[in-house]
Amino acid sequence: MKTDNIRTRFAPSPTGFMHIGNLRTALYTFIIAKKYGGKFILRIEDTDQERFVEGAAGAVYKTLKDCGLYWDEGPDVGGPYAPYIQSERTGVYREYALKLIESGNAYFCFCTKERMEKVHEQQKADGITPAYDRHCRDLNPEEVKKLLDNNTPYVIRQKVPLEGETIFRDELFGEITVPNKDLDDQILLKQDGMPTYNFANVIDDHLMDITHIVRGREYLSSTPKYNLLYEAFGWESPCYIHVEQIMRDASHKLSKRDGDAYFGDFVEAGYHIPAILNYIALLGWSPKGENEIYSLDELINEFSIDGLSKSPSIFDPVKMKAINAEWLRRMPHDEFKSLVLPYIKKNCKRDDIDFDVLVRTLQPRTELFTDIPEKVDFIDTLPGYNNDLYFNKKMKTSPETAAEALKAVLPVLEGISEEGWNEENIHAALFAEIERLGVKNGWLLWPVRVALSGKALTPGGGVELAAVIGREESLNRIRKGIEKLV
RNA sequence: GGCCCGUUGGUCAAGCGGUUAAGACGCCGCCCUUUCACGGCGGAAUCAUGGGUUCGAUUCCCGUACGGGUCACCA
Repeated sequence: MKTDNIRTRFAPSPTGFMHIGNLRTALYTFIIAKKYGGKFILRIEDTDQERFVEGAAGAVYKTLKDCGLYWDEGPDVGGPYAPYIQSERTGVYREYALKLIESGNAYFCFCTKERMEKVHEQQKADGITPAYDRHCRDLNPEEVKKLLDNNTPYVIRQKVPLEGETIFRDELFGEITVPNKDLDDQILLKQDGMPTYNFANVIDDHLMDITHIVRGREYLSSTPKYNLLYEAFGWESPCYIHVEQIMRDASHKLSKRDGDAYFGDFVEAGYHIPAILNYIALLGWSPKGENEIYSLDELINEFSIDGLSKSPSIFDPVKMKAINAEWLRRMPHDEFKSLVLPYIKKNCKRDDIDFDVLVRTLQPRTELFTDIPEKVDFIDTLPGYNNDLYFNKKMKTSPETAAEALKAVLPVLEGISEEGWNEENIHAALFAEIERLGVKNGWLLWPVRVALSGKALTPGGGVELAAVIGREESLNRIRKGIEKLV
């Protein structure tokens, strides 16, 4: 594969939010360009006026930017091949379609949609693959001129050779050969003057000097027709890389209708953006080594086309969550803290607590950012709890032993001053008491946890909890615990 | 249905003629531990199928089954 002066493009049609499968294609496209020091171009394919969705292009820009997939050329940033929005390039397509007619590789077709519907119906009834019946393919020039002069509506169709075969090469799938007789005389220019995707994309890719076409696998079977177009123009065809789809299960692709398949949904669900990219990169591509955690830069480094899979992969939310959790655990404390603080604040209005201890205990226990609010809901106010929480088989504790333990703990904690109230001192004091009493750690600490949080599952144990919520609140809660127990 | 493509544990997957068929997630067990989690150790679990080719096939070829894609004036 040639890797000099690579230019790749991501060419979405703006019909809504960015689907995760689309994003993955964009990611691979970006990576391939960057890996070889090439350019990544964004082009908006909005030739279907009926499907136009207001603001959808903006959503594409935002998602790409949020992910760090910055484009070198595109609608908003411009570039030497502007414009990058197809609806602003319509003149170009018409010009090239006409050239094709001149060279005998395309023709005017005056068939109406109604006629085509009938033809297709009949073909289906006859058990034939529906295709254009080439009714207008060999109209004589005078006839064509007459119809044109009368302003008869028309489309322009590709004149596919009746015989022979078309061979093209895909970097992943290898050489693919298709008999020309199986190829339809597809429409290049629609009646409204707009090009079809099939045409516009070939013209633009060539005009914009795109060298590597990375796109979904669904385009694999139309590629021979594109290649025929390149040949008709005498253009060199690009390097094709068709990437397989992401599935919901073995037989359904992950569709937008499944919900939660949009990039934004994952962000909202508490995923860290680099982890999302990391996971989807791994869905359908496998690195050489055994590491699975990659930043975007590392992906660019590690990426190799031969690691791409030729079969569809099933999206696994469990694995995705695990990748996210791993990202969170590996994150430097301060970064984690700044990302997580807004989630803490949702359920915790106090600002006099020890955030460092809290965040540190939270970090290994968090899979998604959205796990956080529920984990810190005991800080502002002690939730009501049942004394049965003091039962812990492994710690050999019960409400009775807890009363004893808390009574022993109270004076010890009272002995720590406001200034000296920190994790280290609390730990030292409590463990000294444990030693003095000759009890197991848990015998003393489990009741502290319960009394301080009212929960069995908390970020950190008794020592950390005390450090987090502070001296006054800790002592209050211990006293309250004792009261509740006697 | 025609054409094109694919098929390794539950999932993601490595493998590219000879391997005890990696690794990860998940699952199970054990250890560590102030619970949970983290961490550590171990375990169960895979080459769709039938023929070839070959001294030898997960790997190469053909068929079958299954799955996907495509067959629009959508992209």
